[in-house]
Amino acid sequence: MRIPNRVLSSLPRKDYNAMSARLELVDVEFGQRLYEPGGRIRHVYFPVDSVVSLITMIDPARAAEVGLVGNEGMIGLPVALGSSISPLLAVVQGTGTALRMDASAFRKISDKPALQRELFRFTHLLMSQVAQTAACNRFHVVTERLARWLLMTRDRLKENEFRLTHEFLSHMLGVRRVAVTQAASALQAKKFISYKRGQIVILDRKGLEHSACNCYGTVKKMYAHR
Amino acid sequence: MRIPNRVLSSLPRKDYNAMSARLELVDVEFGQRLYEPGGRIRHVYFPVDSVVSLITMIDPARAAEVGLVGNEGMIGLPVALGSSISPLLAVVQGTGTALRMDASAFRKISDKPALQRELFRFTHLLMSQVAQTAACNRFHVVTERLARWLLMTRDRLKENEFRLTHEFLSHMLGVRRVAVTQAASALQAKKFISYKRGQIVILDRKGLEHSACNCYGTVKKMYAHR
DNA sequence: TCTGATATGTACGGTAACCAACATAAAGTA
DNA sequence: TACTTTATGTTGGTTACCGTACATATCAGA
Repeated sequence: MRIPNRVLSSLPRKDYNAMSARLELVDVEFGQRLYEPGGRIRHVYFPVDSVVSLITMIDPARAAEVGLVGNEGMIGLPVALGSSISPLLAVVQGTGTALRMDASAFRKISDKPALQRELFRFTHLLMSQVAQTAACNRFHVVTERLARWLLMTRDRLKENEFRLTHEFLSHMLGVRRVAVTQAASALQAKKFISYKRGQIVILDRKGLEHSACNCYGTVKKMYAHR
Repeated sequence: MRIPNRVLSSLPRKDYNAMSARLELVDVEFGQRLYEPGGRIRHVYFPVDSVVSLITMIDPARAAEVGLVGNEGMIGLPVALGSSISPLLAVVQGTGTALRMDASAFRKISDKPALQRELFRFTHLLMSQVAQTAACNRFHVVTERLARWLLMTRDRLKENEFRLTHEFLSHMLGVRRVAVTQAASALQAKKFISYKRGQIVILDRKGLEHSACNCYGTVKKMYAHR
């Protein structure tokens, strides 16, 4: 059987086998909140074909996504780093499945050298992604950031079509819903995407890449260097 | 002898003693670049009374600080995470001293459990700080962010007075020099700070805290929970 | 088929920060 | 002392995004 998560599949077979008894394949659904900000982490997740957003909630009304994780990574890094509290909100962005493990069980086995190596490699990548996002939020306009977001999501979902509303996107990008509508309609006018009522289709990947800020390429290159 | 860095001082005495032969106390100066973005990490640093900024350079002309590290942490985390390339620019922000260690020597001893525990605790804190900054850049105005920056620097330098120009600050905050002048002059009008030609004095800490966004308090609380 | 809920479209005034250019002031140097 | 460099102050026009409000379109269920 192919192991459907890149952190797990990088482990020596025997290390994976030692874990597999505690791994449970679960369905996760769009909008599901895996962790609340400041809340306890009960399970760690290795996405298979799901995608999860990591979000900083700055106050009850305002939020911005700072990281996006698919089957290249893991959700629940704080546990590997010795904390069982998540500073971030973790929300399922793409419905699918994930391998889940009890946090305390994970803590016990997380000092295996091979697993550690993979986790820390991913920690470094995620940190880089978050740092890039911090600067991106500072310098780039909504259209560029929207294009980047769609591309990053596409890369992780591996599909050109996905369900989500402008309202939802506005919380990811940390702007008003109206700003998303305007940016999306500009991209649609150029025929790079099309959308209607909660469904978005990527029509022209290259066109989108030109619309996105180079944060997209920068982060993608970091993830490719493995 | 008191060990003047909190990561090192948290180690069992024998672990610290094993490291100390390879640790070298060095002076670092304002403006000194410890790592270039994309460059090799030759040494890791444990600040003693110096302060270092971690900066994302988005293009040659534009940069924004994403993290600030004093004697509570370490510079060169990627090495602990298995990479010897820094994605970020690391610039000395407050002149002082640091304990320095050769990166390859550090890599060899960095799997000691107690050291790992401390490093990962700090990794988690730094990640949280960067994530908070990402949202802060999105939502808060320059005056709030300037106040936050001054407070964070003060906490790490442990002094109410420090040398830096509006020009320098503009690169930290990722805004134009003019925007810094305006924000600083607003804070000066309220008598929270005073400044002249590259010298800034904090006059009223409480006043500054009220001017800062609550990102200051949020991050500070995370660092206090240890 | 009607009704309410949800999703998207559009419009208006307000504002923080942008870009560019120039003015003044303080420090360093010949 | 005069001259240059560096730091800060100020101004005018521009823009992206904000807050608010309301209009239209699509879907889901009674």
